[in-house]
Amino acid sequence: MSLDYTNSIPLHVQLKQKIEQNVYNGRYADKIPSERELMDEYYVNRSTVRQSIQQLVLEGILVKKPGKGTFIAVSTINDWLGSLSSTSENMEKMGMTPGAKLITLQEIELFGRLKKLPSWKRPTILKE
Amino acid sequence: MSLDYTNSIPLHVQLKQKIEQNVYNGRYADKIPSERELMDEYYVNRSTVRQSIQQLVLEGILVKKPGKGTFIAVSTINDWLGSLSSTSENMEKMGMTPGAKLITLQEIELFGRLKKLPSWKRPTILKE
DNA sequence: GCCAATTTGTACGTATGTATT
DNA sequence: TAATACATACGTACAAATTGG
Repeated sequence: MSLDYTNSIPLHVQLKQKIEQNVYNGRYADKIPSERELMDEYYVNRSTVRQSIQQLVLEGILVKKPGKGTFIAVSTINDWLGSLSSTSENMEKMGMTPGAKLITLQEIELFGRLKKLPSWKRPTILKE
Repeated sequence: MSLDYTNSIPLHVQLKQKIEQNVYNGRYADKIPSERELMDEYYVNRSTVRQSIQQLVLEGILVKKPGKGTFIAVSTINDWLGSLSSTSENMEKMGMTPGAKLITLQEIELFGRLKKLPSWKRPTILKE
């Protein structure tokens, strides 16, 4: 969905919130769309896109890598893991057996995304 | 002095350093020049000026006030005071008598600038 | 190693809005 | 009201890093 140009909230703030939502609801896995793609999707200037992203970088949610793209920060992923700690413990105890059905659909998607990460940045409980 | 366009160091970084120097050596007292003035002095675009200032704001050195200008942060002034603590104690003990000649010229200038601040943000040792 | 495509970085310019004096 | 100063948003161009053919 596009941004609200009639809204008094600045476009770069609105876009920042959109991106943040997509990071936390799992629509963005590991890497977020390029600046070019965000421009085309939300009909805003590159300056505006960069302003939105910069805020999220300052908040430690995203990390930029010149020539590669903008990625979800490792610390952000660790935050997700923290919220899953109890479930993780259960999974360790059960060895990922039927009891795992107790975790929510959202959490299943999260684990799916975490497993896509390169092994060196993959959380211990998901290694091997 | 102007910036070095042949240098590989980005202009906004060079300008940031210039401003920072002028804050700490006392050429800027309380308020720094407007974006327009910095553009004219260093021959750079307003975007570049704003980028430099933004960094200093993020580092807590400057504070921006829409419609008024950009100011040296109170915390920055407190840092200055911290470096003068021993001298301050001496001054308290001596009641600002001849012994004060021991402080450096730079410190004298600093005190001069601090006294220009509005009373509500003036450090206690300078109130009276 | 080279080249082209992609992506972020730097720097410029312009216009209009909002806040303060 | 007018002038000043920062905020938002648009646009352009080229540089530098990375990747894949």
